[in-house]
Amino acid sequence: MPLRLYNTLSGKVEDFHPIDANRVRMYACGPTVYDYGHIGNFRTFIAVDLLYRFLRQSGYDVRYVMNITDVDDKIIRNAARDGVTVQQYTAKFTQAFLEDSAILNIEKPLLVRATEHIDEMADFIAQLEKKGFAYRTDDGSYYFRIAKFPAYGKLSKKDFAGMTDGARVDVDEYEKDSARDFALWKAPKPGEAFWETAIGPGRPGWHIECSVMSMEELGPSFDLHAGGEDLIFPHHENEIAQSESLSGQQLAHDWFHVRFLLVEGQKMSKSFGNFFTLRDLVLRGHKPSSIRWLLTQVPYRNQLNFTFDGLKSAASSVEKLRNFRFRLTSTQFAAGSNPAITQLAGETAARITSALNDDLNTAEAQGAIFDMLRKANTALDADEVHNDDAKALLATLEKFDEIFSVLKDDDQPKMKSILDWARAEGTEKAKEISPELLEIAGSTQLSDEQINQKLSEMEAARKSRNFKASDALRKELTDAGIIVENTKDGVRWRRK
RNA sequence: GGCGCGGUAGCCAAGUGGUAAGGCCGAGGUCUGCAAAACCUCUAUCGUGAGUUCGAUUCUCACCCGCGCCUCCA
Repeated sequence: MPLRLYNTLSGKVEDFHPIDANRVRMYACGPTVYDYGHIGNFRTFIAVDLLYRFLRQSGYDVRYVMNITDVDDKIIRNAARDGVTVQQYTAKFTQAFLEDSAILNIEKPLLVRATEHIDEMADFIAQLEKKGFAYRTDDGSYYFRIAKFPAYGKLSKKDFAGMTDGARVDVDEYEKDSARDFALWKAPKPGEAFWETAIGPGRPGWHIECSVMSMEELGPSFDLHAGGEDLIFPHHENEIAQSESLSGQQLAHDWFHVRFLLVEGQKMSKSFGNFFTLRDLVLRGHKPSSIRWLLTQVPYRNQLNFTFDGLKSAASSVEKLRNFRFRLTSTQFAAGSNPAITQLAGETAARITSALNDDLNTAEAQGAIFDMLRKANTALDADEVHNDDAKALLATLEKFDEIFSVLKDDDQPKMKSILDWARAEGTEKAKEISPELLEIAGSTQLSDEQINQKLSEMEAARKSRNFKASDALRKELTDAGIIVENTKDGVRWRRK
C-alpha cells in the first residue's frame, strides 16, 4: 500500500508519488525567530518531522529544506526597540529554536535563512516586474498584481472575483492597484533596518523568501510543501502566485498542513494564560519525551487538545514503552523461537506501517504498538519468549521509534540544560523553576559506579535476608531517583 | 457573512454500514519479603431529532454545541 496524504490543494487524500522516482523534495515553513518557540509551533514541526522520518523509513531519499524567517516587521521593530541589529536579535532565537528542536528529537532539516537570500529576492522581484506580475509604487515598495494570476485562491479555495476591495483591507495605506495585491518588497521606514539592493533599498515581504529559497534548493517544482494550517492563506497562496507566475510550473504537488492545537480546550493565547513555550513546560518539570509523545498522539489533521493531564498520561505511556524495551534487553532468553511471537512482531510492524501510510494515522500506529506490548508482556510473564522472538519484538519496537522517537532515555540531561539556561537568564526565569524539575534534573545525581556499589550492598543484604538494611538502601536509591527492580533474572535499575 | 473541521467511556483519542482500537486515571485481583514491573477483570451504544437501509456510531437532512481560517500567527 502506498503512502496516502491529504493534499490541501485538491482537498482530497491522494496516493503520494514523488515527481522524481525515489527522490522526495520537501519544503517546510519554519519559524519566525522573534521569540522562543511555543508548543503550537512544535506540533507542526514534529508532525513534519514524522512525515520526514516516515518517508525515509519507506525508502525514499528525502531532501528536506526548512526556512528560518529572520527578517520581518516584528523582528525589525523589536531589534530597533532593543537597539541591536536584526542579526543580533535573531541569532539568540535561532539558536534557541535549534536547541529546542534537538530537545524534542526533531531531526535537523537543511536550514536556509531569509537574510542570506536578500539579493536573490530582489532579483526574483525584478523578474516578476519584467513579466508584468509586479509593480513598483512611488515610495519604492513592490507589489504583486493579483489580477495577473487568475489561479489566485486555488489553494485556500477563495473566490477573489466576488471580493470587494476595502472590506477588510486598509486601501488607503499604500498606493496599490488593488487592495488584495500583496507586498513583495517594502520601502524602508525611518530608523529601521533595510537592505540596499538592485531594486532599491528596503526589506523583503514575508512570502517572497519561501518562493526564492524553495526554488533555489529544490527547483521550481517539487513534491511536498508543509506548514501550519494558518499559512494556507495568505502565505502559501502568495507563494504559489509568485513562483508559478514566474516559472510557469506547479510549485508543489502536495500541500501538507498541520492543524492548530488547543491548550486546555482553548486556543492558545497569552491572554488566556495558556500560552506555553517548550521551555515553560520543562521548567514545570515535564519531560521532553512526554511533550513529544503528546504532540504525536493525535493525527496531524485533527485538533489536538494539549492538557497537563494529557502530559502526565503521555509520561506514563512513554514509561511503559521504555520498560518494555528494558525488559527485552535485560532478560536472558532461551535460544530458539516461538512462531506466534515472531509473527506478532511482524504483524505489528505491518500494522504500524499501514497506519502511517494512511495519512499518518499516528493514533492507530500507537494503538498497534500497545497491542503488541500487552501480548508480548503476557508471553514474557509465561516464559514463552525465546531469543529470536525477543529480537523480532525489539526490531518492531525500534522501527516504531524511528518515527516516534521517545525510547531513548535522555530526558534528564536535556532538562538539566533548560535548568542551566533558566538560571543563566537571571532571577525572573529562575523563579519559574519547579520542584519537579529540580527533582529530575537538579538534584545531585549518583554516578553509575555509586549506584552499582549500593546495588551490590543491597543484594548482599537481601541474600542474608537482612530486609531492613535492604529496604533502607532501596529508599536511598529511590530518593536519588533510581528505581531498582528485582526480577527472576536478577537486579536491574533505571532512572526515574 | 464566506470557506472548513469536529462532537465516541472520568480524561485523551482511533475506527467501521453489521452492535466500538489504544493510552491515562480509578476499583478489584494475580505475582511479590518489600518495592517496581507485568498481567487479568470491571467502566461507552458513539451530541439531539428525523430519514435511507434488513441493519447506522459510521450515509443524508435539520438542529444544538465547540473549534479553525478569512488580519500577524505553527
